[in-house]
Amino acid sequence: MIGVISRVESAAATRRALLDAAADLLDGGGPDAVTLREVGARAGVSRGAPYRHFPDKDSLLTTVAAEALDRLAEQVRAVRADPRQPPADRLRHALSALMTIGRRRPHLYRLMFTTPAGDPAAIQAATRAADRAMDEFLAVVGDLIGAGQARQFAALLLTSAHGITDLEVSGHLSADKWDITAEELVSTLVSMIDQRARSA
Amino acid sequence: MIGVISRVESAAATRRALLDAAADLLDGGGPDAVTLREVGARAGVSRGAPYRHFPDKDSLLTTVAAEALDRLAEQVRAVRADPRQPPADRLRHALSALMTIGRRRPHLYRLMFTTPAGDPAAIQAATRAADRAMDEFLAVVGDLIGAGQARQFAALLLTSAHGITDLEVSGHLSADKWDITAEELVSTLVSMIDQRARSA
DNA sequence: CTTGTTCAGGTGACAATGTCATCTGAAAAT
DNA sequence: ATTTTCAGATGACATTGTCACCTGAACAAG
Repeated sequence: MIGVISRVESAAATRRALLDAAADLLDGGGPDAVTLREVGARAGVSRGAPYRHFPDKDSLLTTVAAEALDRLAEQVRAVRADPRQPPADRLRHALSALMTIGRRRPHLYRLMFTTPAGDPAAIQAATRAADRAMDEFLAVVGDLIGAGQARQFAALLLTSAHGITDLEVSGHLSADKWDITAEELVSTLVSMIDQRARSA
Repeated sequence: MIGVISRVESAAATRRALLDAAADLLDGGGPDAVTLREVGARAGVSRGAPYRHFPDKDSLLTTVAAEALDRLAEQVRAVRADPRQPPADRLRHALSALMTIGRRRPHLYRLMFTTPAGDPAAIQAATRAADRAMDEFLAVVGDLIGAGQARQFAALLLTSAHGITDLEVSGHLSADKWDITAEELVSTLVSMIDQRARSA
């Protein structure tokens, strides 16, 4: 029956609208710009309504982060499954997905890699999503250099890519000072690892 | 004359007390725990007094970050000037100074590498301090591999060390998942760079 | 020494915001 | 048909950043 929605469907739609509104406000002006009142207004409900779906503001934001980490994990999985690219390029693309989030949605990126706050359920969801994303990265690295030494090199690559992205996001990686782009840094690193793994 | 303080001396002392109080509160519970009222109380003044020294809360926090970046720059300078250590160890120690801040004062570390906010003067002070710290790192790398290629490798090292520290601070670098410590990561990276620079 | 000025600091006030207690109405279960 | 459940609305409150205004003492100019 088109147009007929049950109570749980309506609640789910509201929850979705709340998350989308929170993400929009976050993109617009950072965490301080995410106001529960404004989130409610944009979702078409009142100021107290968000509390029917999230215990508090931290939990709402942590859930936004968890969803973003889930999408990242999915992106990396898709990149890994693409047979048209050689393993080294797949790794570059996977890391590029991370950096693209940082460039396009800096506040969201920051949130994704902050210590999750809020109620235990939200924290656990975010932690699990982060673990899944990292596992996908680990698999991509494993495809390149073998599962044996993958852990160590994956840790190196992930932390490096994150550092590059985070410093660029915060403006501390000005191109005129270092005359090197984030892509060049990652590419250099991937090459170094590829070479070292081969010679080891 | 002991005990006799002028007006400007008193004002300077208050400003210092405000910055110290803000840093303490930051360490205790993050940026949200830094309340201008509590900052004033701990500094022995009232709620509105901070506005005689800082235009707004953001400027106060940005000044705290600027001072921390200044101390970091000084630490790296000291490490570089120590003739007892070989260049590679000096580099390891310099990067270790960064990671130690992250471990001991995670909230301060986060603040140091966030986009500075507040009035232009505070932002400029923080930016200059960050530049100075990075220049010191650059010099340490230059001592190891020569000023020629130092820029590229310094960028690689700094971003990596920051990523390692930041992920560890935020809890996303759990040891049981990666079975590798931050020190091992940095050490591996320094060795790789050292080797690559030598062979280039 | 007197007088006017500067300025750190104090206080009242206000708006924004997170959060809770309470109420309501309709959907779902009985 | 009656009861229960629950998303949502609303009033209220404490906290907090910020501003306007006031005060008193240190300092300078005469």
